[in-house]
Amino acid sequence: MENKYNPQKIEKKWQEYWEKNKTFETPKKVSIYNKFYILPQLPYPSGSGLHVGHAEVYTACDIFARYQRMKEKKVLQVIGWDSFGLPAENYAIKTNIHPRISTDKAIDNFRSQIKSLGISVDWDREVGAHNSNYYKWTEWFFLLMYKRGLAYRKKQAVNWCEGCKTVLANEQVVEGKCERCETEVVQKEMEQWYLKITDYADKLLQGLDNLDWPEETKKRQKDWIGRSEGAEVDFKISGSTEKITVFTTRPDTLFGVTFMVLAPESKILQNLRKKIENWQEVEKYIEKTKLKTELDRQIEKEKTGVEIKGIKAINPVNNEEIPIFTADYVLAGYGTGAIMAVPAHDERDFDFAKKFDLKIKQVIAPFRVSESDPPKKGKKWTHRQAVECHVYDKKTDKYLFLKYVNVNWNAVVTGGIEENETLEEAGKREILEESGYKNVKFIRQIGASKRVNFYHPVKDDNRKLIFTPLLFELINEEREKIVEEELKIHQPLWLSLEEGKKFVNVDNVVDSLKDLEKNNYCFAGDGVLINSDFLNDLDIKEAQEKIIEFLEEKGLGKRKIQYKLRDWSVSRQRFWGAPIPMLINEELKTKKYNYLFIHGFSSTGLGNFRKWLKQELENRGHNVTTFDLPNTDKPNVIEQTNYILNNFNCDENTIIVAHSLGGPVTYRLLEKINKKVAKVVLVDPVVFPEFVDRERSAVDTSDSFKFDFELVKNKCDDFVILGEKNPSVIFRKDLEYLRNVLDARIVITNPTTEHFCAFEEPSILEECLLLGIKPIPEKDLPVILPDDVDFKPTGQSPLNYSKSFNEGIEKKYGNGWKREPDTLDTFMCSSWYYYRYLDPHNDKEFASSEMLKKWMPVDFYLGGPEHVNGHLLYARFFTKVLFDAGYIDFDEPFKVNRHQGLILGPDSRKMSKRWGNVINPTDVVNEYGADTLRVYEMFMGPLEADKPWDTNGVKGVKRFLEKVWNLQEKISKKFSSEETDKIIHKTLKKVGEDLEKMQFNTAIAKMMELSNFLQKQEKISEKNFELFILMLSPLAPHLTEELWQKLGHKNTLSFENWPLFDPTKIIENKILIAIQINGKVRTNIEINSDANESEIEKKALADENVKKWIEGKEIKKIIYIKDKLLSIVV
RNA sequence: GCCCAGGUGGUGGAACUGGUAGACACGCAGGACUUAAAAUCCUGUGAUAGUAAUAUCGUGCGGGUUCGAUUCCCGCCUUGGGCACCA
Repeated sequence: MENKYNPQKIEKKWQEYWEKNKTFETPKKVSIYNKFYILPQLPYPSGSGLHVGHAEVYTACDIFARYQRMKEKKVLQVIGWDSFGLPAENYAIKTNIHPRISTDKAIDNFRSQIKSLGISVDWDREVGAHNSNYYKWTEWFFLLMYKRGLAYRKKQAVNWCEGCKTVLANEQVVEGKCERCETEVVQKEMEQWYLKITDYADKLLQGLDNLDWPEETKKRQKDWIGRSEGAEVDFKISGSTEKITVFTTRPDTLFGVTFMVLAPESKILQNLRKKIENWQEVEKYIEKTKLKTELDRQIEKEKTGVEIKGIKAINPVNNEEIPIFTADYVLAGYGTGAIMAVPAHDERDFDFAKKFDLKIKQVIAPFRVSESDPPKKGKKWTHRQAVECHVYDKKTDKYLFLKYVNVNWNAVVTGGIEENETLEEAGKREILEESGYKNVKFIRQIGASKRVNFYHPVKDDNRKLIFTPLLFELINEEREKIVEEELKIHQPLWLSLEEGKKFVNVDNVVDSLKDLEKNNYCFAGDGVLINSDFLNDLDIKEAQEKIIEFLEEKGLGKRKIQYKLRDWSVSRQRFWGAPIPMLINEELKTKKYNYLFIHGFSSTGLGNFRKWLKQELENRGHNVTTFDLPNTDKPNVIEQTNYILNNFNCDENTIIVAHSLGGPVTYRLLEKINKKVAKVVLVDPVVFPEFVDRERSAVDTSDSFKFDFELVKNKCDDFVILGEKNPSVIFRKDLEYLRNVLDARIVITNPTTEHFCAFEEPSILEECLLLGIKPIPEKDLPVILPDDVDFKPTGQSPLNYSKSFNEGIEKKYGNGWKREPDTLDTFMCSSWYYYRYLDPHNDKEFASSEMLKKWMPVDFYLGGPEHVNGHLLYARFFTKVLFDAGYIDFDEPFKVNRHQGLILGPDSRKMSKRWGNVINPTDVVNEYGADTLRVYEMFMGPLEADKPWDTNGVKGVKRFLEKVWNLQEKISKKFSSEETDKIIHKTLKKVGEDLEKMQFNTAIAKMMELSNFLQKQEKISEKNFELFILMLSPLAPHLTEELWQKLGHKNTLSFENWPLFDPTKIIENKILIAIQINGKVRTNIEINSDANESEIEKKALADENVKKWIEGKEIKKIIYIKDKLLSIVV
């Protein structure tokens, strides 16, 4: 047959047509109303080629893009390459082929494979992360972070993979192993670059609320950020000025603290070294911990640790002396690396206490004891309410009644055993008095009748009362009804172990009572405070509020929010990545400097933090000069500057530390000196003239307050500005201004008191000591990744050994300066690629503000769920930084985000060479055609679901497309059929709705139904066939373009309007109504669609089948659901 | 251990807001065409009973609410995923 469906031929034809005519070039004229940015996730161009999973992502995005074009949207769709990374480098090590060569080859292969799918992207905008015109901007982003105080270098324990010889981010460690090579990850102390993503923890958390993302994804990010509210509490160390600060989410249990634990890596341990009597033993333990891998620490269930002898901690609330331990169950990286241990209410502390035989002090009672009714539903139990409840005994399947009888003769409580009364009798009597049940049968005593740790809130009476739990059976005939009624009004026993359950299992009650008593278990549920002085009788929430108030008032601690999120380690000791555009000078790091402190308004040379800072710097061998400047209460900038000029010589060894009004003095000073200074640390500096306008009266305004910042800038290469997170005096926008004119780095910190007036502020010391690091000037970007490199991993960065990379650096940037040899994590490249797509050829900016305004944010993003806590978080972080830096006016990059599911092999296992179940999409294209692959992949199931490949399913789809192709023989211009119209328009309606929601599988099913119907028809009108082609075109573009052309159209159908269904054509005049009798469908009746309820009722009741079912019965009720069913209740 | 999402024919999956469960596809069975096979087309296809009309059962299990539950509530089982000594 000549006119046979030949996908290979027509697909090639149309792909060439689209390319030649630039059909999918990005539209230039767009508005925020009609722009539509569709983003398929950035692929890593692996050497093994395209995977069916890639095809799924591109097809889904492409269908959506084509659909949106037909809805008259202006679509931006681009594909690029995440082309830096380890696999290419590992391949290079094995084969000695340069990664650039293998990567470019892999990209060419990928590109042609993607093109063969008929994806409608603008190929002129393709980008590759490994190209210098791309990574120039990756480097630029790093500098942006650095200048905003968000990139820092720090020596600390990092995840090290011996297999890859590199550092890994937390996100790249899976179950203690490297995600790539599955080598066990070890901890290693290394100096690394970090991005301060933790500064954005709160913004990243809050931003989630307004995103149209899968709920689960949002939740996972939330969990990963891990915000927890609590308090920081200071514990003094007896006979020492040192203190241990801990973070706790349960400050309410402070009275139950019986020991403290420090992480082995904790610095406090080193600081206290001299006082520790058993240092050798402690040190041995620390060393032992270092050797353990993450995995070991996780697997080991048994608690280990060492008591630190010679020092004790003092519990701030009751001044009790408690022992201090070091143990590896406390993590150095979370909170302060130290904990207060409450063994009675924390399982880990409990295990530790058991092992080391430590005191366990209960401060929370699981339920309250009292004498009246249980609380009404929705109300909490109070201490006035009796402990008695209905319980359900699973074993005997009986509803029982649990009653606690007070057997403490002397206790000041109601009830209790009266003289000559047995326990049983007392119980019965109390039940009668309190609950009104007359017929109760004693079953047995459950639990010990000894001391139960219940608290009774009689004034100032901390006695423990003795209760005996007794079990009764209600033998009233209406027992169960009573129980049910009770449960309707009252909530079940407030026993946290069984919270939320209607009935309490008797056995659990018994066990919990016994165990609590013997302290064999630790109680971590809800309850009421006991043994806690002024917190007694409060519930947990109330107690938390009260204790935090108390701590803050007494200066013993403060409210604190802690995050699980850690800073992002971005440096890699590998070759195939973007170079870090920084310079390092080892000499400057260890050099001794002359520090000059310049104080602010109404202060003194050693005021505020300066006394402490001087001490710290001198301890490290530096010189510190301080002055009490003249007229500090009405300062005159010129006068103060001259004072300093007369008494101090600034030179290249000088580091100026200026606070507040010391800022302007510093600018004047720098204007006047001839030499450059080493560094200027501006701590919350005043910025003229903005500040003067506000605080005119505070200063002597005879100075002009105009500064030549261009001149000032030239006197130092290393300005840093420290600002407060919540500015109180100097505002952020003032500091931003200063940052710009001085090209300074700005660091926003969170000082303990306002305007950096604390006596100790670690961030200032940190900045004072941070030397020997400077950024490569922006104009020198990109730092080119050299080619003369030996790839062999040595643990040292390969760039160390590149001649061209290190040549001439000292000449260019000064003696002693060297290039940072590490490269950036590839996640940095993929954190901003969606911005580059907007303006890929721009060599002035990462993207022009015009383009950013026009296209962002992304309207639809499709990517794998594996990137939830990596890429998706980083991309949001980058965007928020850009927002704060004023580059963009939105702070979330992806409005809508969805994840595709995994395509499994035909055996329902993950596709892998190991199982031999890999399906190559290109094979499928070659055999069945791209349209078949596209439609099949979408027909398999919902986009988000994991689904197995089925070779026969592919054939079924091919059959469907063939049927559509063959329908052209039935076209008849004059023909018309109302029935066909109806089905076409119904399908149109459904397909439109489904494409909108990306429910491709059901849309395809509906079109299959349509083609099955049309196949049975003699003829089809041309109009109806066109409608069918148009609605199928986003899914099978090649086939439909060909058919469209055969119908005589000259242009591509890509921009045809999406056909709207005609509502008048889908009206049914006869409808089928289901007739239910007692909820079961017995028959269907056909009625006119305009029939009213009584007509239907009449017709239904006349039906033979219905008659049969209702015969001799009384009709109680008839329910009619419009156009659907009629339910008759008899 | 904690958290989340699922569990529907032989299979992948459909089912609007509580309203005829199993659309569509695969597979299977029977038939047509063919010397034959493939391809294609037609018919049937949840289980049980029955020639059939039809009836009963049926959405992981056990209960509940309702005229009516895959859908809502309670309890349990199970699969997959995430986090994991996070104080």
